[in-house]
Amino acid sequence: MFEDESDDAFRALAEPRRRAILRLVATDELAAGEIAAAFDVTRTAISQHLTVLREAGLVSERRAGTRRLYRARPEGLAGLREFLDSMWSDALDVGRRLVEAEAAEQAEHRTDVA
Amino acid sequence: MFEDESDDAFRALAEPRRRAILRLVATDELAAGEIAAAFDVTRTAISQHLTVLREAGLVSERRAGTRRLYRARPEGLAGLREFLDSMWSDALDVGRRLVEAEAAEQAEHRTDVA
DNA sequence: TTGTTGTGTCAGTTGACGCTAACGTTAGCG
DNA sequence: CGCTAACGTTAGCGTCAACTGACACAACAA
Repeated sequence: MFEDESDDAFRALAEPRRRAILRLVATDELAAGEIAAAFDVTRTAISQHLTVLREAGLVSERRAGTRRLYRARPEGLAGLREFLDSMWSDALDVGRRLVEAEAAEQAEHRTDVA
Repeated sequence: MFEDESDDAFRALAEPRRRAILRLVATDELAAGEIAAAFDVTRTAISQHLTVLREAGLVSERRAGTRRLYRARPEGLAGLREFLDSMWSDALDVGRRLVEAEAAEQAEHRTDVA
């Protein structure tokens, strides 16, 4: 369901530096050079990271003269949120089911299962 | 804030097969062999994936005789959810702010900014 | 046009990761 | 004890990914 379309996003977020870049452009639209200045690696590395983020749909690119401005694209995180929320609720449901089963087994005469 | 503690989880989820394993044990507690039987790779590979997932706090391991039963651990996804929700709301706030600014610039005499 | 600024792109290297095959380990049965 | 079943662990291999340095390109000013 949300596997093929968010596969690139998962791989993109696996890199800590890309997550840092993403947080950097979450609130402000920054140029590639401004982003690169915030890290201790080459501008080349940042440019490649930005390409990965863009192809994963996590950032948008806008050209203004010779500069390229980047901004976080929240829609790109939709698939991730679906996966996490699905996992979260499923696992929690199982937890509740187990608690209920345990309570029912240890005391079939009571009804404090909430 | 939630960087060092969820770094392993991000890397673990970057692998599609590990996400498949996680979904497999989200609702049912399965043994390593049962999990391995669901894929076309060696049990060794699955065992290594399970080690990665366990060290990332995404699954719990319970021994029963010679078997080892695994189950998804929803708490392991907490850091991820925090990151995603933070990114999501921040980026959306900026989006609303931009819409408001644009509306205010194009029509300073109206008040339909919601 | 020439020069400068802001960025992307292309080799090439290094380190990490996923996989397999062989071996080691623990639990249970006879 | 010997034997088997169910796993984990190690060594080695192939591949991918992140990084650097050199080069190419577009936009703008003089």
